[in-house]
Amino acid sequence: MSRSASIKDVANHARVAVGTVSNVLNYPDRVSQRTKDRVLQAIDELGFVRNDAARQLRAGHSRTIGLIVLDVGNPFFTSVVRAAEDAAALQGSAVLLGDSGHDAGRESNYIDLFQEQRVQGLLISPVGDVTERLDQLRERGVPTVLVDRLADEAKYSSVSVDDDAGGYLAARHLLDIGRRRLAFVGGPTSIRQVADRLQGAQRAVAEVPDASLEVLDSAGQTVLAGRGAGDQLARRSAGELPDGVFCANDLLALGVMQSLTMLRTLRIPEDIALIGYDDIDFAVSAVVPLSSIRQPTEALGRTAIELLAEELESDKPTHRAVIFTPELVVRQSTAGPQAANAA
Amino acid sequence: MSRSASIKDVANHARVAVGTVSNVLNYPDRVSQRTKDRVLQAIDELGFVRNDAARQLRAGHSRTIGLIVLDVGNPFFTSVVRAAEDAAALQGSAVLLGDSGHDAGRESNYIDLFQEQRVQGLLISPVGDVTERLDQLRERGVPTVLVDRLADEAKYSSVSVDDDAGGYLAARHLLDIGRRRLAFVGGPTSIRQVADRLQGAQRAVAEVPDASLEVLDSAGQTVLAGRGAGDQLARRSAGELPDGVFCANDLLALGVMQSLTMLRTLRIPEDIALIGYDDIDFAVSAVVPLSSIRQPTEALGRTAIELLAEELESDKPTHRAVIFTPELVVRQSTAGPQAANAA
DNA sequence: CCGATTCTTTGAATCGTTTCATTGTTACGA
DNA sequence: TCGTAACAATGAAACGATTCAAAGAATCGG
Repeated sequence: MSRSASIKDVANHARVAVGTVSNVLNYPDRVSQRTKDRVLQAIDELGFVRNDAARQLRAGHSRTIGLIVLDVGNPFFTSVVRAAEDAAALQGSAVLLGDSGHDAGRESNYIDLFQEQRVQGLLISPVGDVTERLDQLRERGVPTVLVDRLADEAKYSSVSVDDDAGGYLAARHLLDIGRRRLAFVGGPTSIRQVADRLQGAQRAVAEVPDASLEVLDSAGQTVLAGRGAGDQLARRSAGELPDGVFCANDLLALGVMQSLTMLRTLRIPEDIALIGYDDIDFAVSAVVPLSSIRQPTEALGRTAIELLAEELESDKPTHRAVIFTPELVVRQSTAGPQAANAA
Repeated sequence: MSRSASIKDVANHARVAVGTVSNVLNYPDRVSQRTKDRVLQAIDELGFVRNDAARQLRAGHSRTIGLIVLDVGNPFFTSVVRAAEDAAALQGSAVLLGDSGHDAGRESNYIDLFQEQRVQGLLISPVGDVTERLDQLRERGVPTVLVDRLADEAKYSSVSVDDDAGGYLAARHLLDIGRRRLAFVGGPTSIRQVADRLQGAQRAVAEVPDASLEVLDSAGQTVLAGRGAGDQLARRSAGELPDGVFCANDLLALGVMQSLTMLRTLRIPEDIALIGYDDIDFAVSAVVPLSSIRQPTEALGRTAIELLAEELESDKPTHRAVIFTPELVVRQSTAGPQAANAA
């Protein structure tokens, strides 16, 4: 009902000047204990809550950071978001979250909104070509950090994950447990991530003389596409089968697993060792717990905030591109012979 | 670099008064075409962007709505959020999203933040007991709509889904395809959702004379817990087996399915028909596509925004509790005999 | 007890918009 | 040509916090 109390109301109620109330809020040391108590009591009695709009109007900038992701439903981004929020909270900022849903229009709307809100900076996993808008933002003193996308260090800071290294890790692991006839299952190689992971796998295979890598192009990156690839494998004669399969993501791997376990002709990991990518929640609770490559999402989110803080502090345009290396998670689907026996 | 342009800069550049610029922005009809053109050009040349802080300071309230969910990673909430954002955008508001992660502390922080931001209203799926804070907010003219929680209509508006009806739907469906010995698999019945779904199922079973419902209490709501329940079933002799199983959520159902398909002694749906709850993405791509109960998440999000709008418009405290009925999604895991033969 | 020093408190000015009463302009019928 | 109405444009005041120079109070050494 009643309009909320302002700092002036508090000042009147506590019989001090508005400046004193402000000092209690922002520089408690400057105020004597007696007046501080009186002011705090007044704040309590009136239920005063700072008006952030007024504060940031005066300050010229907000205490918020904009974050635009491609899909909040994707566990990868969910985790990045949470880490970013926590890191921002530590330095006293809040995160405004926008979900572009891979739509350039929504993305653009969020950039507009955040600009009107005068965010301190922007973290973005871009959809369309936003370089022009980002340049514009930077000119106006709003730095940007690209997330999950490698950027030209001359222009932006960025945090990303080395997919080539991830592919190498996965293939190397299959080779390490003694597999030699490897297969890669992955969607169109026009997707950068898929291409990089494949490239890394090829690099690992090239290091081992008698190893080979066959590429099974899957239509998409879904469980269904994986099941298709699995069915295709199961139809082959024993001599033509791979003994290690690396899938470009976990959904594909789960599909392959479904297909093989349903048909019952091939065992995982004894006949075919299987590894995915992303380490989604379902990987651990698959029929055969799935080995995978985990991306350091928390580090991504945290580092993105840190890079932004760096840009905000030094007014010199020094950018950094931080590239993280993913991590191998071994589960039963690639258990070596000894582990398989133990289980 | 340069401080961003203000409305005053635009006014100088276009050689008009500040009020005129404001009118161009907010009431274009009040301004003649000639001046409008001049002003718009100036805006363009200076790259002027409205300062939302100043605007809302003057207006006394923001154009944003706070939304606090229990877990953005949960597809249920992800979908609610997206629908709410779209509905809010239609009425010219933006949504500030907070993820409490089932943590009362985080929840409280977000309420503080949103209060400082002077959000128009709040949508919340509460963790702790926040009634006191919400009452406080309401007194200050910030209405609240509870999401996924039935509220006392005397105090709040709310949107929720009828879990009892969902349980009824699921059990009724199993009965409709001729199953009579039903089993319910679900975590501790202290969780309201679980208890309601069970209650609905019992109601359906009571309607059919020769039908029975057995309750298997699972430790949790995970795939693993489901697998445990499945293993337990598979160990029984034929006479003691249910012919229809209803799981309190899809993860449990997928676990049951994994167990049964691995052991190969019982077929789905021929021997045991299986239905879950939530209709998660994985339901459709399970080994046997899983029947499930889908919650109308888009309607939830959209309606929550609409109820909030109602409260904002009429200053009289009229609240409404909208309860949605979930929907049955039939897939192969409960296909009747004819469908099973066809497949 | 005085002057110097440190510690507290004051309150006007400021941020960038919107609002609105007022003034200026144009058009039109008599 | 004048009065009136309709239309355009003006600019000061207000929103609520922070800042900061200046005034006032307290403390201390001599």
